[in-house]
Amino acid sequence: MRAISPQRFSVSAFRRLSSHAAARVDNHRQCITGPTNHTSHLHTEKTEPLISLIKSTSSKPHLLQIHAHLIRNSLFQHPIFFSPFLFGIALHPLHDLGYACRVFSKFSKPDVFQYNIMIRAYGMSDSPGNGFMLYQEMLRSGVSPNSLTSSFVTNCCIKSGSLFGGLQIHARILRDGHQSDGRLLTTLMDFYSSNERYTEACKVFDEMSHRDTIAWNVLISVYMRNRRTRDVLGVFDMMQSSYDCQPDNVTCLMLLQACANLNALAFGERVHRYCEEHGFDKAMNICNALITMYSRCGCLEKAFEVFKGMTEKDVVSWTAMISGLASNGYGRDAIEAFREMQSAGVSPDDQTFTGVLSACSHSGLLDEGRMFFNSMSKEFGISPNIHHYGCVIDLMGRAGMVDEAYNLINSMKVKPDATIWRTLLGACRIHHQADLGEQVIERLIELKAQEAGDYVLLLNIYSSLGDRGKVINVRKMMKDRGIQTNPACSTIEFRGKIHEFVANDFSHPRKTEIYEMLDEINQQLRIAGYVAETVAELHNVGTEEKQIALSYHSEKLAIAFAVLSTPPGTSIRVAKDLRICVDCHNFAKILSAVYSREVVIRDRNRFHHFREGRCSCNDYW
DNA sequence: GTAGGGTTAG
Repeated sequence: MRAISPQRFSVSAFRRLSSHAAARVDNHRQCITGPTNHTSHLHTEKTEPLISLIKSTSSKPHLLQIHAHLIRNSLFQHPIFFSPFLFGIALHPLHDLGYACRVFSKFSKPDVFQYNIMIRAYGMSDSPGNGFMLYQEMLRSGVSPNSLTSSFVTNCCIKSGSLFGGLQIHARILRDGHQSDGRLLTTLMDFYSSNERYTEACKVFDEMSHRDTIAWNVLISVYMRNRRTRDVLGVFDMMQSSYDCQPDNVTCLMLLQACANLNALAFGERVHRYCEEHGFDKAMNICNALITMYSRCGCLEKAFEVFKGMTEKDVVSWTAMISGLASNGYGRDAIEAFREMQSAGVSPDDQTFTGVLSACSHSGLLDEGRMFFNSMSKEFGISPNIHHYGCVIDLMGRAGMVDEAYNLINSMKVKPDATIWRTLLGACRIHHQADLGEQVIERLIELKAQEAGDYVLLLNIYSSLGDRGKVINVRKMMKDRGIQTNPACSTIEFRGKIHEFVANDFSHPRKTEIYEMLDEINQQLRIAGYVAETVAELHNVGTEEKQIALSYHSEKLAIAFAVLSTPPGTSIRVAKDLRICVDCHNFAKILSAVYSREVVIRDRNRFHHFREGRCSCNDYW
C-alpha cells in the first residue's frame, strides 16, 4: 500500500481546488456528449492537488466533507476522484466497509480497480463471503478480472473457508492466463493449504516458474500444517542453494519451530548461526523462538544464553524461559525466574501461569502449585483455563490425591476435555486406582475421544493389580471397539538428519548393527543390575515375549543407534511421541552410568534427563 | 491511475 503523507487537511484549500476542477469539468460538459471519457480533459496540474488532498485525508468528517463536495460539484462519478476516494474509505485509512458499500452502490459503472478495492475490503472484513459474491456480480456485468482481482477474491475464499469458490477462481485464473503471476499463485497455495489440500498446494508450487522467498515460506507453512515437519528442514537447504532467493526472518522463525518439534538441536544451531550472520538474532520473536527451540531440545544452557543476551525481554521471553525450565525438571528455578520477571516489571499472563504451574507439577511442588493457582485469579485477575486446571490436576494426581483431583474436575468452570481426563487416568495408573480409571474411560468414551493409549493405561492398572480377568476384558473391549494401537515412534538427530524408529523396527539401513548393539547394551546393563520391568506396559504377549518385545522399544533402538554412531561421551537426545515406559526409563538411567553418557529423552509429557545413573526429572513411577 | 502474497514467538 502506498504511503500517504499525513498532510493537514484544509477545507478552504479543498474548496478552492474542487471548484476549480468542477469548473473545468463543466466547461467540457458543454463540448462532449455522454458521461464517459470526460476525465481525459481534466488537466493534471489541477486535479493532482485535489487527488492528493483526498489521499492525505485520514478522518471520517473530512471524507464526509469531500463526499459532499464531490456530489455538489458533479465530480462524484469521475473515476479519477472516485477511485482514491473509495480507496480511502474502504481500505486506507478508514476501513469503513458499510460507508464504502453505500458509496460504491451509488457509482454508476465501476471499473476493475474499484471492484478490486471492494473485494479486497471484504477480504479484510467479517463478511469475506460477500467478496466472492461481488466478484460474481463483476463477472456478470462484463468487467474482466485481472490477476489482482483473483488474488483478492482468493483471499476472500480463504477467510470464508469456501473451497468451491476457490476452485472456481483457480479455473478462471488458468482460463485468463494469469498463472504466471507469482504472488497470485502464492495466495492460491495458501488457499489450498488452508483447505488441507496439501497435494494441490505443492502442485501449484511445482508449477511456478519463479519462486521467491515468500513462495518458499508458504511451502514451509504447508509442510508445517501438514505435519511434514521433517521436510521443512530440507527446504532450508534448497533455499540456501537457490541462486535468487535466500531464507529470511520468517523462514527462520518457522524453521526454529520445526526444530523444536523434531528435537533437531544441530539443525536448530545451524539456523541460529544463520540468524546471527543475517542480523535476525536481534529480533525479539527470533530470540523467543530460539529459547523455545533450545529448551525443547533439552539444551537449557543455550536457551539461557539467548535469554541472557536479550537487551529487552517481554512476557513471551520470560514465559519461554520459565516453561523451558519447567519442562526440563527445574521447577524451583522456574519459580525463581517467575519472581525475577515480576521484579523486572513484566506482568505475567495466562500462559506464564501455565509455565509456572507446569513447573510445580513436573517437580512435584504441591503447595507452591496450589498457592500459584489461587493467587492467579486473586492477585492477577487471570481466571484459570483448561491448561491451568490440567497442571493442578496432574500435580494432585501425582501426589496421590486422585479423588480430590476428580472433584476438582467436576467443579471446573470450563468443560473438561480429553487431556484433563487423560491426566487423571495417568494418575490412576501410578496409584493403581482401577475403579476411578474405569470411570475416566467412560468419560473419554462420552467425549468420543478415547485412544489406544487410554486403554493401555487402564490395562496397565489391572495388570499391576494382577487382575488377569479384567486385562482380558479390556483387550476384548479394544477389539470390539476397533481400537488400533499405533506403534510409538522415537526420533534422533544424527548429522543433521532425523532418524525414526518404531518398536521392533527392521527398516533402518543399519538395522543389523543396531540390534547387535542393543543386545550388547542389554548384557552390559544386566551386569550392572538392570532387570527388565515386565509388570505393565504390554498387553498382548506372555512374560517371555514381553521381555523380548520390551528390549526392542523404539527409544532403546534409538539409543542403541546413538551409542553405535556417536563418539563415547556424546549426549544422546531422543524424542518420543508417546510416554516413555517404566522399563525404558530404568534402561536409560542405568545406561547413563554404565556408558558415561548423558541421555535426554523428551516424551509426550516432559523431559527425562539421565546423568551418572540418576534422573533429574521427578519420577513418580 | 492505483492495489496484492508468507510467519505472528510462549
